[in-house]
Amino acid sequence: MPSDNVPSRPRRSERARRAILDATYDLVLEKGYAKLTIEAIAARAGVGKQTIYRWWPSKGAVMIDAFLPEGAGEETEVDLPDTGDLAADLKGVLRATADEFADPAFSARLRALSAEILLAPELAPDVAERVLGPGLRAYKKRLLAAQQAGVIAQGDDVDLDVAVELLLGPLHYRWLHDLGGITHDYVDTLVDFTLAALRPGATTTSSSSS
Amino acid sequence: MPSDNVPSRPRRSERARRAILDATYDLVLEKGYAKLTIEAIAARAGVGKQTIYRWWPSKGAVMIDAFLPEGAGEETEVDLPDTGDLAADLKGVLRATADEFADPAFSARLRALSAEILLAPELAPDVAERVLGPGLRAYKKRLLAAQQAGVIAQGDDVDLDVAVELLLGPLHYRWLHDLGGITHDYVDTLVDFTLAALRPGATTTSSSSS
Amino acid sequence: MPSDNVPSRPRRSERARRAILDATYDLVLEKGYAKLTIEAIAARAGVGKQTIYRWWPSKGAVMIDAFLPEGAGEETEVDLPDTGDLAADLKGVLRATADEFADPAFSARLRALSAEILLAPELAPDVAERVLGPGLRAYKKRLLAAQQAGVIAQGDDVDLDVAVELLLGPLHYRWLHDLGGITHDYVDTLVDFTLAALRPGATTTSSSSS
Amino acid sequence: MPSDNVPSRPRRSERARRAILDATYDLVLEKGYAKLTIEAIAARAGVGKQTIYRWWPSKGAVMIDAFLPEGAGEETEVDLPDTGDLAADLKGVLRATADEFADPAFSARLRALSAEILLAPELAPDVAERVLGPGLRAYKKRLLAAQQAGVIAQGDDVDLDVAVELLLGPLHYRWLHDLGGITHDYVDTLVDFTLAALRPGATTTSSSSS
DNA sequence: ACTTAAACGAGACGGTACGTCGCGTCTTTTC
DNA sequence: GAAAAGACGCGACGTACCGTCTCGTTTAAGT
Repeated sequence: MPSDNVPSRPRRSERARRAILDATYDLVLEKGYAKLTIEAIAARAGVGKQTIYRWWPSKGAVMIDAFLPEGAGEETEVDLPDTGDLAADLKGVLRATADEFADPAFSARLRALSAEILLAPELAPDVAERVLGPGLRAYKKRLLAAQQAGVIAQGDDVDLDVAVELLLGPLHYRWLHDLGGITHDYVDTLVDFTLAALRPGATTTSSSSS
Repeated sequence: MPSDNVPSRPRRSERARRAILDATYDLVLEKGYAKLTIEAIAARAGVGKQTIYRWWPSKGAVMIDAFLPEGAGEETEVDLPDTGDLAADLKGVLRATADEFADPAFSARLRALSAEILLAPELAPDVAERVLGPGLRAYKKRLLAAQQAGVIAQGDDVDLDVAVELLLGPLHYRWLHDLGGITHDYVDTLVDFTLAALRPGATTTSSSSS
Repeated sequence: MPSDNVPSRPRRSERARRAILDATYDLVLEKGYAKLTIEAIAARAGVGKQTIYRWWPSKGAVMIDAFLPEGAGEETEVDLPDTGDLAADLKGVLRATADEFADPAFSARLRALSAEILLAPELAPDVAERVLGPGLRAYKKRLLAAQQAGVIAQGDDVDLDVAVELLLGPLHYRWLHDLGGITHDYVDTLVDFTLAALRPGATTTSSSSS
Repeated sequence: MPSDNVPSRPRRSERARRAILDATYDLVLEKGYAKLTIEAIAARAGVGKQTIYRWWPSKGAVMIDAFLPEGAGEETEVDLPDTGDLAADLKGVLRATADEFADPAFSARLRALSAEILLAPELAPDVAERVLGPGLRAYKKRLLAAQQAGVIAQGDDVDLDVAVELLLGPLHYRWLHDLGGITHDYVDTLVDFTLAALRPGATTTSSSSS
């Protein structure tokens, strides 16, 4: 009779877990990441500090969980619209993103996550995968469809990962360093530039050196 | 014309100032920004804490000063090479930048500055102007020269600020979120994409809405 | 009248009980009372904390039980030797006691019990009765025999309880406050002083007031 | 000119020191030693915890200082009265002591100090010297005077330290273990017994062994 | 050279938060 | 239904730094 085949279930309190994530979410928006403390989270959540330390290794890890939607399993992938008009589709999504940047709640969250990555780089892969991942994959999927439709160039030299970064990188860079407004015009320009760069036959001639 | 005749000149100790900036610089590289404390700076510099608080409003302000080269007056602008081959010039500079990203000291500094901006957004303009500014202006200047040489498109719809962000934004984005390697191939691709986007007549046809 | 016929027998685990008392005993000797914790007892005993709280009201109560010999019912009273030579008998027992004070295990236990009494005075009667009681009664019984043999004074003014305290009080006082060595000479002196005080006709002349 | 001959004075805040000692004193009386915490002391004193840890190694050390009168330099020795009537003098002082034992404040202090010694035996010498010392020396001095007056026995076998313990040991023992009331009668009995033991020629005949 | 006022090093101060330990209660599962 | 296991809310621990505040002690200007 093989008895102890039970891996000692951790019997975690769902109530406490949700209270902690909610408190964290609210506190980041209210006070900002710089003022976020474990003690404040615990107090707001009506929870002992130890309960936080028991389940998360750091403040940043709590925050990442707090910023993810609840049912974020791996099957829940998002899709960009595909009307056949790539430029319009991208501009539609990026304009919505631009609007989000104007939302204090959104930028507070992004600020917090970015700061956390910089202070604790070991969290970067987790953020990249769980937070950015779905979005990046959605963009890439849409570009792939466009590629197959012949709207943008094909070939080994057309790296769609870079193409996605061409759309989002400037946006984040401008936001982070406050280099200019994140307007609809701005994101339209980004889309226009990016699609021009991806136009079939666009990058064929270019000098280089080692 | 003997103007501001300085009635109460602040007899500031140059020795202390340099010791503080050097200590800050060293500590960021050794321990990282997250472990940087005013007390550690003061101790390392052999300086009283008050001397730091007397001359800088915050830890971030000290850090910005610590990371700027000493003779960084406003007249010292840098220039990109101009061999006539825009792609080669850009790739040369960006490959050097890519190499810098591989340097722990460089990335530690960049990490620290970026974190500081996120935690204290009021410092962003200062960093944008004094740290990034010269670089951004140099890129823009080179693109402007290329524009005048007819290598890249002209016109109101060609925003060179955005063009510069197209080169640097993806680079920082990829670095910050650890999305992939910062290789010479990568920056070459960025230059190729960007120049393709900027090629005369590239962005003329594109749908849009709203 | 068949009284307490135990209708709801508390299915108490003897194994757990002994493990708890043993663990407590061992931990006090190893780490000292100051480091004794319920969690440590439970862990060492391989027992849930609740099992301790179920059967004892406090840490001190566990300790008292842990320090009593197992078959310490009320019928087990001890006796001092009675060779007819009171001084020799007392010195014999007290010298053995003095030797015990030199034993780290003994003094650790005494230290723990005394501390417990001071921190939780409600336990004092229990300790006085169950721990000290048998010893005190044995001394008093021996003195009573000596009194009846005419070796020490009789009368209402000869309080044998005080006489016993005269023997043991100084010993504990000296030990607790580390006022001097607990040697055979010392306890001999105590016995000599005490017997001198108790000698028939000793305390008849003495002034007093109020 | 030898400059640095100054031993870098610690610049300690007298205000904080007094506030800490007063708060400790008050808290012991109000809540008892078992509930005394560094945090409560700091809060009551309006002081940072670090200020306590900076100047005292432990809670017990603070307490000892808190319980000593302020001007407790080594020259401030106390004397027992000396009317020529030793028994009356001793009874007078011990009756006052008995009254103190009835005072909740006094017994709370004594309880706290005793507990501290038991939990941290390394403090025992300090307590013995600074707290008990003056009292013990005063008793011994009075007995010495009586000895020289011929009231009590002289000789090498008359250890006045033990004599003092004969007076105080039983008192503390009875108090600690709650063995009986600390009445005037009780202390009178102690004095009578002790003086009977010390009477010239009292301890000459007594058997012994080993 | 002498005076004098600031800046300086040192570090104590009242605080806040850290991450850990143990409390006594509770909940779940096993025997 | 007691027992093991251990999560829970809570309170205190002792430490690290914060930013402010004295302390003497340089130190450089302006007599």
